[in-house]
Amino acid sequence: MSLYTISQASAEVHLTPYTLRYYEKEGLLPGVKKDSAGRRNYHEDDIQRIGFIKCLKGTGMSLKQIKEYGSLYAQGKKKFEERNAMLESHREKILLEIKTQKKYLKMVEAKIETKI
Amino acid sequence: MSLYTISQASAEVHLTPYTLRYYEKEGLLPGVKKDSAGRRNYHEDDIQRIGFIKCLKGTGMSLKQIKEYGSLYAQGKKKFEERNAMLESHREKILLEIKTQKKYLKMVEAKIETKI
DNA sequence: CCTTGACTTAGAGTTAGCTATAACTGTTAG
DNA sequence: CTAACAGTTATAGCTAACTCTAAGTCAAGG
Repeated sequence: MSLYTISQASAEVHLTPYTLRYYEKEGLLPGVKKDSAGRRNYHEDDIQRIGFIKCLKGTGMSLKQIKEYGSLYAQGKKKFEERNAMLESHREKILLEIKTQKKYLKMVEAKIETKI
Repeated sequence: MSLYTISQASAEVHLTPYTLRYYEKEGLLPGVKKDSAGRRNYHEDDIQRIGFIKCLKGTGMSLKQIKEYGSLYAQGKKKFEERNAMLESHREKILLEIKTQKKYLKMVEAKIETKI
């Protein structure tokens, strides 16, 4: 499928139509096309973009920062360094988060073990 | 140190005094003792409890659920099964979360790799 | 032609989790 | 004695991220 209505896109990316409109309004998804009746037509690359937004959000990046990243992305290679630095530092954050999650996992497992 | 004022406890667990009072008000920390002037005296085991609250919260459990867990805990061994079931299912959630984080990490790294 | 249904917008409302304010109290140093 | 300080309560305010409502538009089926 190359074009998605908002409800199809919604089903595809597991976000409600409300959320999709909200993301667009907040500037996270600029350039979504509309048909002659004003209805959104999500293209394959919009779906991809939403997928990456979910990735960044799911790893704790705020919508504000995601918007910032998107804006750097839209400015092409002249902002490549800045944008990549963002990703690099986000990568560190994810690594730290995984470490923390593993520590917490051990704490929960210890609590289960003790049976007290 | 066996007794902590709110600001000492705050420094110890890295939560603001506001947050500590808020947690208590929300029923996450029942039974914190107070001195003759009405000031909180955090004991070593309060610090431990807060540590575990941070663990649960840091792995995505809501304050409401944490409170529920605490209430089961307070009811002793008659609620052992129920409480342990909560931890077991939370353990699964953490495992899944770590898996998701690793997937997202790869996505971010792939984006860094492509240099586009 | 008319209804149904999926969409549109602007803007209001909701929830979680704090965070701050105001007014006050008790302890301690000078 | 008094001023500063660290605490107290009740309650209001804030932010992020949705989530919903109201009122309207458009295309398709009967």
